Amino acid sequence: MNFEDKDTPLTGFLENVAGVLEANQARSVRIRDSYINAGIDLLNEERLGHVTIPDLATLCGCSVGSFYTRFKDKEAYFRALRVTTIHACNMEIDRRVTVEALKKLGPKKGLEELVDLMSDLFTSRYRGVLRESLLRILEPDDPWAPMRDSARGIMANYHQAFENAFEGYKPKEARRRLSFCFQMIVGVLQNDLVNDYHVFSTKDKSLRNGLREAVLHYMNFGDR
Amino acid sequence: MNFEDKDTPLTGFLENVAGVLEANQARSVRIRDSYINAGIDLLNEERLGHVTIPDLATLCGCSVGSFYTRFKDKEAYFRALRVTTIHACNMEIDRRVTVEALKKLGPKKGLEELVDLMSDLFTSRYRGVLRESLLRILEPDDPWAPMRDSARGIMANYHQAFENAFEGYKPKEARRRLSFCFQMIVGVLQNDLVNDYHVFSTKDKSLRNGLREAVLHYMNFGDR
DNA sequence: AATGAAAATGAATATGAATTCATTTTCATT
DNA sequence: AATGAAAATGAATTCATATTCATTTTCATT
Repeated sequence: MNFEDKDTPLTGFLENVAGVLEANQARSVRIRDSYINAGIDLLNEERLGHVTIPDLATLCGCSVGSFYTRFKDKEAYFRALRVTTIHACNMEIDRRVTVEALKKLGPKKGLEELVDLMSDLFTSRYRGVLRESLLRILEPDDPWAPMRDSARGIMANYHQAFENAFEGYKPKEARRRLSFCFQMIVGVLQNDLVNDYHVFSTKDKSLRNGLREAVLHYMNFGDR
Repeated sequence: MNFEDKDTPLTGFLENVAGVLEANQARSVRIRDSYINAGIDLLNEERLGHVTIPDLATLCGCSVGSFYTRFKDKEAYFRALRVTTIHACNMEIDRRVTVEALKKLGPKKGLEELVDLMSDLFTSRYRGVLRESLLRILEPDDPWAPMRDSARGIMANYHQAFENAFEGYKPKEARRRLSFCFQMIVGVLQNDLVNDYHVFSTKDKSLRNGLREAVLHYMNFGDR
């Protein structure tokens, strides 16, 4: 499955999601995927709470009952949307955040790449699922947790790639700074995810440029 | 009413909140305030959706019906919590963010004060109401809107106070930078509001210090 | 094409919290 | 302390979706 592709079947990971029922026939796989794709797109427009199962079924051209032969309940369905999303994000992360590639880029371009990667994830087709996950972050199963895991992976590679890369390198200090950069990037992007009224927005390139600038300044690449 | 005080009666603004019913007797005012204070405290522990009206009534030592003679519905109740919160925040903002005071502080200390003020608001007794408002930001009445209004007020005063204050002053550029700073502060604090797992947290002073440092670097006060 | 398993159907049901309201109690004014 | 208005009471009701299930249809294998 490609980062933005909705035609590749979602086989190989949806099978293992709790509450996603076995789909043994081609027909049922097709319907299941159509539910998933409809959900991903719908969440770019509205909250999951406003999507009723009858609505969803109608949209996919089938019946309420078919939904419940594919998913144990609405919660399992949302879980499936999240797993699909995190899978796509992780593919993109693994492709772009390798220690090797980052070493080649060097710290300055590497930091820009960090901003770009995170901006790309937050403006992808999965934006709605990310938003819904964020807004449900306090629910018992913490739908944002997998994003944190991915984030830790990204940071680990960055720390490793950029060891010694900064002028007057001090290990602890460099790690601390990089961590704060990341927290800043995520904070600003999460803020943009739920808020349409800011000066700097992912709708144009202003947020991305602002973040690049802020990160570079903070890491002392301000004027270089 | 003081920023952290729960004993001063909430008279003078709750009366005008849509769906908050008239309270003509001392008893009803007391009960109303007790509902409000209970709600503010409860939202530091759990989501509004998990608080049932019977729970709330029991907690306040009265009955479900009394809730409905004070508030038109649960929505009006939440509105009252928000109005109380924004009132307290605005008091604090008005006290600390005057053009005069900021001019006296100068740009560097003024920026630190911005971080401190925002950190204080986000760690106050009203933190839970702010969190609930943020997590419901996409609902029709946008409970976060008043925060944005306050934010605009803060920024207006900062822009005015710091005109010409930066080295090699360029009006547009200075405003842009200051706006980004603010968006960064709010982003990071909102992130902290819903997320317990970050390296830098408002639970200790690490987030505040990190933000100060980032803001000062970005505004070119890094090493001074 | 016969067969049994899998899947789809959608009207009927379950669920759970918000809200109502007939009645009782308290307040404030005389 | 009598009186009417305001407020409190909490069991019963409403309401909106999620979910079920008896029945029908489709699939895949022989």
